[in-house]
Amino acid sequence: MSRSNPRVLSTLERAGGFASAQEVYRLMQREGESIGLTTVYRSLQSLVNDKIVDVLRRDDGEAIYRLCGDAHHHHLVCKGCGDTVEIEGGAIEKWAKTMAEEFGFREVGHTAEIFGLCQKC
Amino acid sequence: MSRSNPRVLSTLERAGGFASAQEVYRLMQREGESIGLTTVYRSLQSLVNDKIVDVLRRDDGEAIYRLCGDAHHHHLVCKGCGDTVEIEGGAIEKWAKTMAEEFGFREVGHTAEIFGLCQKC
DNA sequence: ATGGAAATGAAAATCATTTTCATTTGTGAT
DNA sequence: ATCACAAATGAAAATGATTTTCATTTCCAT
Repeated sequence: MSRSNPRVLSTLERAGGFASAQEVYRLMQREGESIGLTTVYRSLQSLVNDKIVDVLRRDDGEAIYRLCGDAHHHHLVCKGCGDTVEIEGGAIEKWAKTMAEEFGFREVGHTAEIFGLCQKC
Repeated sequence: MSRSNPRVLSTLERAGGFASAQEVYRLMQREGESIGLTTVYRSLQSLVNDKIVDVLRRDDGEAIYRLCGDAHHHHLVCKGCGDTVEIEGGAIEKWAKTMAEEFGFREVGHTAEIFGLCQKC
């Protein structure tokens, strides 16, 4: 086990609450912080487990970490610029619950994401 | 430049219109087809360019290719045994479309998956 | 101080994907 | 049929993010 290094979270915040592990690492280096890439990965991982940040994927497959607000939400992601909008998923919650019940599933969770090109792109 | 090897498309279809490059490759191998991994990647790439398939990302970052225009479905996956049920997502389609329009997004796609424990587990 | 648990990071391992490059195949002109 | 050249192929190497290993260091509680 390992707890998150607080400097990692603070750097992610400073990055606009949105960055890849490599970016967080480079940022910390540039700012003269002494930290290893491994620790950055581990810290982000741990923040994800604690649901303090969540993780998406760029088009190129790189994982990007972002501070999440409190409520359960979904994302509308631009394939072009990566811009992300947090959206409500009331319809999804109901759908997931209905489907799960229909097939007798318990302890149900779900993922849902919408992607496309935003106005600018 | 290179055109898509038709056997790749045919295999992707046979896979349910939904698979990663590695999976397509393994499938073709298992079926005794002689093809290189490189060609599989190139063919899928080319199919994406021609907008015959589109590409999403799994949670683990692996790219998955799927025939577009395919009446696509979603999955209900058991966390215990991995059993998967294909389900309809009518409600999702509408939700995705509505949300995307609201924020002015174009060329919209989406992913959605439900997971939980099935009756047996 | 002392021992053990947790944290750290350098280096190696992993894995999907891309690039390189030499070879093979297909095609059209002669 | 033969020649010439473009396109396709695939083995192997390169790339790049992420994970694992493991030896070392830091923290605490006693």
